Amino acid sequence: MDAHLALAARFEQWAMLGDDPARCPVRNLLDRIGDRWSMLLLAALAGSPRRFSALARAVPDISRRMLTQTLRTLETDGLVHREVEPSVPPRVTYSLTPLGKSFAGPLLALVDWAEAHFGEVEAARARMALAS
Amino acid sequence: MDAHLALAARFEQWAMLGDDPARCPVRNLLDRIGDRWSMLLLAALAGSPRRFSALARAVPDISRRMLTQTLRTLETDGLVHREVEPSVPPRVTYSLTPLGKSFAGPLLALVDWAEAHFGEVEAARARMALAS
DNA sequence: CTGAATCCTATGCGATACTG
DNA sequence: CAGTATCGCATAGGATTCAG
Repeated sequence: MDAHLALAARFEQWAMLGDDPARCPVRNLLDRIGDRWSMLLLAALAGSPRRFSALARAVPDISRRMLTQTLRTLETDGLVHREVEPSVPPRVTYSLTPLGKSFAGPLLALVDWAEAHFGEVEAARARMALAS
Repeated sequence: MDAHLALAARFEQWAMLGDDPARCPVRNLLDRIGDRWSMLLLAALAGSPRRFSALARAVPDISRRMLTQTLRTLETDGLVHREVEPSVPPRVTYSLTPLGKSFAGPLLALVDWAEAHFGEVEAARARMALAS
């Protein structure tokens, strides 16, 4: 079955659950990782654990505020593990939990699509810009 | 190769492009469909074309304003086709373009993950709520 | 029926300064 | 080093009204 038909079937199912994000896994997921930084940080942690400052370097344009906040959310959702080494100065290491690693598959699919079809998207934008 | 290792390799590559959304396909994609409604509408259109009001019914909690705006963005990005039937009253039908259908694969992967692991996420939240 | 226009609120997010 | 606290802006997005 084509993916878009399978997707349609899923949509019908969860539409019957109503629009409550607490009940709909998909809405719930989008509310969480549909922000500016979550997926980027999950990708940054995919290879190996990283310390706080290493993450800040890996994603240069995130503020420390949002870095902390996003990591906290990912931690409460069980995607990221936070390890504090009680020393002076403190060292805090973030890593993907098994659950976090399991998300790499879907995320990779998204990344692949973006890279493969970016050109088509840009072409479409150019066409629309001309037509207007 | 495990997905999370492949993902790490990708991350390294696009990190070298810098943080400009205009150059990074992934950032660009997230800026577009990383909102509250885009993926939902793409899923709603996956099965068959739908009229404006049918989409509004399929996603009950979207305002007409955001429905219009989101569809316009998807149209300029080449994911959705907008067909106007010049009658009174007008009938406008939205459908997925081939590019839009090609996105169903990654989107389905995301949906599958959300449904498969929602329980684990809820469990993690419950644990964190207790620990605090 | 399918929008466009306007107004308003909530909040995502950055900037900056401070702390153990 | 790894945060926390506070401020302020820009924007997402809802409610409502008007129009073709």
